[in-house]
Amino acid sequence: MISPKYNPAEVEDKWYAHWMDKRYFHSEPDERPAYSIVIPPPNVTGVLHMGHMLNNTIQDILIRKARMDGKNACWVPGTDHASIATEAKVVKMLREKGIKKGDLTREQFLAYAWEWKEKYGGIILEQLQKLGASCDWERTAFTMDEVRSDAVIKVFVDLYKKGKLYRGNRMVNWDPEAKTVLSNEEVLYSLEQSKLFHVKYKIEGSEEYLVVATTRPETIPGDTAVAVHPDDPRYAHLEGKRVIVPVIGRSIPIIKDAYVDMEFGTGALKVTPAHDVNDYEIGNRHNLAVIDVFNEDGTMSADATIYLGEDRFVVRKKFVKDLEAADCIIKIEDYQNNVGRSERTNAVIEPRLSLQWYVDMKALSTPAAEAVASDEVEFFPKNQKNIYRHWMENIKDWCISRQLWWGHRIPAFYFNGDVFVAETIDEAYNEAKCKYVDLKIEDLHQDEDVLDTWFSSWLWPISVFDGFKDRKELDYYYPTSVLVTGWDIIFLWVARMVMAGYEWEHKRPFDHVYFTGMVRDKQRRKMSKSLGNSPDALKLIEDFGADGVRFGMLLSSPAGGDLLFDEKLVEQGRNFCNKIWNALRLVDGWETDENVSISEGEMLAYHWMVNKMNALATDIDKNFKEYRLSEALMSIYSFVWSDFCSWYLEMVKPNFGEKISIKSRENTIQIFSEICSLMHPFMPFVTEEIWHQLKNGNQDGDCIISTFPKPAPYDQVLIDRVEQAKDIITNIRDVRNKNGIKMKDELDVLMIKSDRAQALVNQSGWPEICLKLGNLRSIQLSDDESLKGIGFISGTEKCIVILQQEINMEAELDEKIKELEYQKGFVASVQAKLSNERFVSGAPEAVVAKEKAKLADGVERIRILEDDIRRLEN
RNA sequence: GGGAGAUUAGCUCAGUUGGUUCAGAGCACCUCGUUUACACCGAGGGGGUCGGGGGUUCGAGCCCCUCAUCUCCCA
Repeated sequence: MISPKYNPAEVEDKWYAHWMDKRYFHSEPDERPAYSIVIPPPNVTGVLHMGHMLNNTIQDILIRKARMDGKNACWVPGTDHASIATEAKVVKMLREKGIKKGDLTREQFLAYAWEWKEKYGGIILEQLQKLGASCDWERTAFTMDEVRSDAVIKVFVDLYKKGKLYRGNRMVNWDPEAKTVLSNEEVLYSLEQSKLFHVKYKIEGSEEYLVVATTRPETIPGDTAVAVHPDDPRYAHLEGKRVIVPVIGRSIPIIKDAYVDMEFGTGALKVTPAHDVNDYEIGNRHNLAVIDVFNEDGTMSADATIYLGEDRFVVRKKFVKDLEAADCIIKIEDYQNNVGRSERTNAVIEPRLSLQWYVDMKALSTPAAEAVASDEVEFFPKNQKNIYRHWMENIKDWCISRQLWWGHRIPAFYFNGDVFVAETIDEAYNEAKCKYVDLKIEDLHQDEDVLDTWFSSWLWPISVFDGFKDRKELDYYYPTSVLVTGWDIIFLWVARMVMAGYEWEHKRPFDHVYFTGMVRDKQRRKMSKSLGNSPDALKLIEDFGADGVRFGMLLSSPAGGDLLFDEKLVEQGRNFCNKIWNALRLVDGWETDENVSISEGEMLAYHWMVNKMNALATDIDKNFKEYRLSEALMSIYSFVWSDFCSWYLEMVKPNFGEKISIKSRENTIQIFSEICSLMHPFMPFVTEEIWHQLKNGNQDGDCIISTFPKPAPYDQVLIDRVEQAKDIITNIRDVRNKNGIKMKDELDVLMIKSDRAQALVNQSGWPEICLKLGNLRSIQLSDDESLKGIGFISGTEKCIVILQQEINMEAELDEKIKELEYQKGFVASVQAKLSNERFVSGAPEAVVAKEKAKLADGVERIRILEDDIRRLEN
């Protein structure tokens, strides 16, 4: 006995284990065409969130479809070491244990970090399995495992040797909390409420003073000049003079620089070269000293001369008090400015002068920009192309060193101010010995820093196939077929992978990029831990089933568009599972009788389904090619729920107490099985279960490796005839509803004679379907339009439901008049078109022919309506 | 300051090179219904003139201009 409710928990784990057991997810190069996807590696110690669910559901759909299409499908999973994020977590964990990172050696710290990774590293992958992800788990990679680490080191050395990688002293984005530099892409800017302080700088040897507006008074100890615009008449007389830094008492020059915006504040700018990118450039132009007033953790340095060791934001308040006490504050305004924060720690970024490693991006960007512009790498949706191009055209060098321990240590070795870059210390030593003959290997000192996480992820499509060492797999799987990722990491990751692909493989890393939207809540807010608006992914799977969740995530998620998550959607998915589950119950309960033969109506219903399925497969094929997955799913949904369950099953289901023919049951099971295949990529668990139930244990193979329905020719005429039967039945049901006629009361229906009407009733099985679903005694042709009853028009056919009882003439008349008005307007517009000489001669023949047909149909309907109205009025 | 995108039913969104009876889907809503798969259900229904204005065209939700509003990215 099958339960009336589908219970996902009972089937999901069972089938996942079965698939694993059969190694369906595993791929090895063979003679079939490859279809490969590399997973965007989630943070190794992260947990599954809504973004992952959306992203990985899409990848799983694509990979399962490819597998069913007979391709060698390979989805490579893995995790990212996520340098900053993971190190921050480990530091926090240690702090809770009372251990300070500063008290540990590098080796000790890394031991803790690896331990942490071993403990939590597998969680997110297990969660992906709950979702149904059909990854080749035998290939699971990690950005810091041996193969991937070797690739990183090799690439670093290679770029250095090619002169595309260098070390430079520049202004960087400093994260004082993580105590590391960040790339531009890791800094997020947003408008924040702050204050603008107007501060007096006394002019040396005068009672006069200059007023400078600043949002950052705590950097005043680092001022080395005050700048005004060269054309500013207000300050022309101050040429060559100097001012005194308030409270600090140091004397600094007044300089002229065109960078200054005369409109902003007072038109005078304090110049702090150590703590602002623009000030740094002004400082360079005017040979100004650089006074760094902060330590690496954002506290005041010895050079600040005040508040040594106190935090920059505490000092801001204290120093403003000092300024007020010295009568140096003119006013304090509320002010909104753009504040940069660390993507990972959310700390306010401090611009800082620092010696770091950079990749020369101009050297790498040209082929990468060209590849996307020419659609060699094709973006879905297209509009991301512009954003990509804009970034490529304004590309800045990539700062890749990080002052962290968890990551790939930079393979640069130093001695006496010289740097030797090599894959191993031995190689570096050999190189160094050429210059320093007496050098001992212990004298070489390796760079303390590690590389940006993305410096390993940008190699992912190559490195997961061990492509830097062995070409065997790479030649088969590369370029990968498609990359599925969020648009938020287009620069951090996608663009850089394209560059790496061309740099080392001279080939694109993937044919297509499918950008998913961000998952947001109903109020359009990003899902985030701090807002607490992110549903627990695993709980959702528990409550609604993996298939229900997959359905819900996908249904309202066109490429690139944000997804407003609403539990209603997964509810719909769960209901859908239950619907087909109950279709199974129905079919399962049918008893066959070999003495019963299939009826004409059942045959027609079957042919209708087969043709409709072919039409649907054609449509879905097109939608898949354009990555319109939510549309594909939507059309499957309405086909299954409406056409299959509401119409087909009702057409063939035996009457109460009767049995079904063997043939009709077989037909139904065949269609149902194909529907399972069609749905499988989207909803793998429920379809696998039903697939097997349908075969009553006589399983030949599994749904997961069945053939996905392919586009095939279909008979549109036959489809249209059954669709018209549906239309007539719906009209009859409407007549019943409006006139309070019970479903169980049989009715007689007439169709007014016409060629079309004749063809319909002559279609084998057609009248039978109408009788069964309309609960009619008869449906016949007639010449007599004046018969008593309620008329309606289906297509161009007039039908009459014969009624003995009195009918509501007035309502009937109103409806007809309304309909007539609409038809008249419609015909008028078509006529206007057709009487326009320029339309008839200008438009394609087919369009004109269609317009003519529209006109004829409209005229026919008007004739019927006018007749009806005349009769009703009498 | 520079750039991208959006505005279609109460809500969330489709609408693919301008031409099928094109104004759609899902949800929500209204009426009816406990017929032997399913109330996580069935039958039926109402609802928008496609942000405003202008233009191109035989023909515009779709192309162009303009205004308004909103979102995002970059600096």
